[in-house]
Amino acid sequence: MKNRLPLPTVKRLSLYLRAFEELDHRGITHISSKGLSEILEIPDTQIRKDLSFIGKTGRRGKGYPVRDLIQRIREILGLKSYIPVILVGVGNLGSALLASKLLKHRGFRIVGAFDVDVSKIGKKFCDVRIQDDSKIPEFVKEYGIKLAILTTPGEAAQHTAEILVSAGISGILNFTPENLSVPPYVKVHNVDFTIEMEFLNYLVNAEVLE
Amino acid sequence: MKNRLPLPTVKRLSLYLRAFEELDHRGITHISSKGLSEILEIPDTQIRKDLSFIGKTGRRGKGYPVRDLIQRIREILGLKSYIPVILVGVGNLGSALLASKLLKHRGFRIVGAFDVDVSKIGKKFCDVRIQDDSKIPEFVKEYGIKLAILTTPGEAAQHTAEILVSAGISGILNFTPENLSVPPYVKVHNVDFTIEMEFLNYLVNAEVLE
DNA sequence: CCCTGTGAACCTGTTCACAGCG
DNA sequence: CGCTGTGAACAGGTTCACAGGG
Repeated sequence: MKNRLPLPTVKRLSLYLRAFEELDHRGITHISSKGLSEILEIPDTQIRKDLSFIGKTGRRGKGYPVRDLIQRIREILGLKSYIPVILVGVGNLGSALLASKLLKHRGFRIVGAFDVDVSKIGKKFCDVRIQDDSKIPEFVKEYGIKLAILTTPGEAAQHTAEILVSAGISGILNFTPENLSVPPYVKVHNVDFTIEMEFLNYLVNAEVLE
Repeated sequence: MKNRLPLPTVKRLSLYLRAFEELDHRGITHISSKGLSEILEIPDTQIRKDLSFIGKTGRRGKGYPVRDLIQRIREILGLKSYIPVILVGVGNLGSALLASKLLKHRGFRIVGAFDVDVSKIGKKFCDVRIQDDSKIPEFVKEYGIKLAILTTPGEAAQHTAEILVSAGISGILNFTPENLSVPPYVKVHNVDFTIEMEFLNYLVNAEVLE
C-alpha cells in the first residue's frame, strides 16, 4: 500500500462508518453523498472525494451501497471484530475508559489493565483484572497485543511508555499531557482534552471579537 | 481582531504554553526555537512562524522570553485564572473529568454538574453538587457561563445540546459520538476517543503494509 | 436528470532560504 | 555568529467544474 490516504480522510472514514452503520440499522441500503452530507454536515464533494480514494464504490443515479461500504471502510481502517488492547493507569479516566461501551462496540477490547498502585492490583474492574506494570511485557507477548491506552499520571508517562515500547507495543493512545519520546516505528497519538478545551475557548472568544 | 490565527497554530500555542510554564518553573528565562523544538518535537521553523503570528516577541541571539510568552499566549487563547464551566452527564467519563486536576490547573473550573438520574441528583462529587438538567438555564445565566462539557450518553446528546443552546451557552466540548446540530453562533468541538483509537489503529496498520 | 468520479484550480498551512538584528 | 523573522516556494487537502454512466 504505497498510496496513503490523506489523514483527515481517515478520520472522516470513521465518521462515515458510523453513519453507514446507523443507516444500515434503519434498513437503508443506499445513500447519496448529498444525503450523507446533510447528516454529517460535511460537504458532499468532500465525501465523494474521500470515498473515491477507497475505490469506485458508488452507483451513479442511486448513491452509495451502505452494506458494502461498511465492509470496505472497516477493511481500510484495519478494524476487526476483535482487537485486543491494554490499558495502563487505572485512575479516574482509565476506569471510565474501561467501563465505556464505545470502544467495545467498535471491536476494541481492553483485555488487560495495569497499574502500579498495590491497592488496586488483583482487583477486577469491568471484568478485567488489574495487574502490576511489571506484568506488561509477558502479557503483551502472550496475547500479541499491538495497541495500548496510556492513562497514567503525567509523571509516569514517559517511563511507562518505555515499558510499552520494549514490550513490543506498536501504537500508544496517549491521554497524558506529556510528549512521549519513542522510536519512530512506534506510533503515538495524543488525546488531550485540556488542549481541546483551550481550543474551544479560543473559538468562542475569537468569534466575539471579530 | 480580523486576522484569525491558523487553527493548527492555536493548538500548538497550547503546547508552547505548557512547555513555557514548565521552563519557567525550572527557572529558565529564555529559550530558542531550536531548544523548544527539541522538547516538543516540532520543527523550529514552525515554532518561529507560529510565534511571529502573535507579535515580535523573541530576541535575536538570545531566544524567546519565557515569562512574557506565557502572558502573551494566555491572552491570545483567552485564558484567565478562572473560567467557569458546567458539565452535563455525570457518568463514568463525566466523573473522571470532574475529578481531573488538568482542567483546573489551566483555569477551567467545573462549577456546576448536571444529570437526569434522580439517584445522583443532590449528591456532591468533587465538591460539586449534582443538579437536575432543568436547573441548567438558571445556573448558566446566574453565573454567566459560556462553556459546557457534554458527557451524556449519545441518545441524550442532541436534546441536551438544545437545552444548553437555549440557556445561552456559546461553546460545547462534545464527548459524545453524536453530530450535534446547533445554531452557527454556538461552537461545538468534538472529542471522540473511538475515532482517535481507530485512527491510531490505521496508523499502526498502514505502517506495516507500506 | 440524478448522482458519482475526477482533473484542475484554489487555498491553507508548512518548510525553506535567507535577510537582518543583537 | 546565533537566533529571530519573513517572503517565497512547496505540499497537502479542499472545492470547483464538469464529464459521463445509469
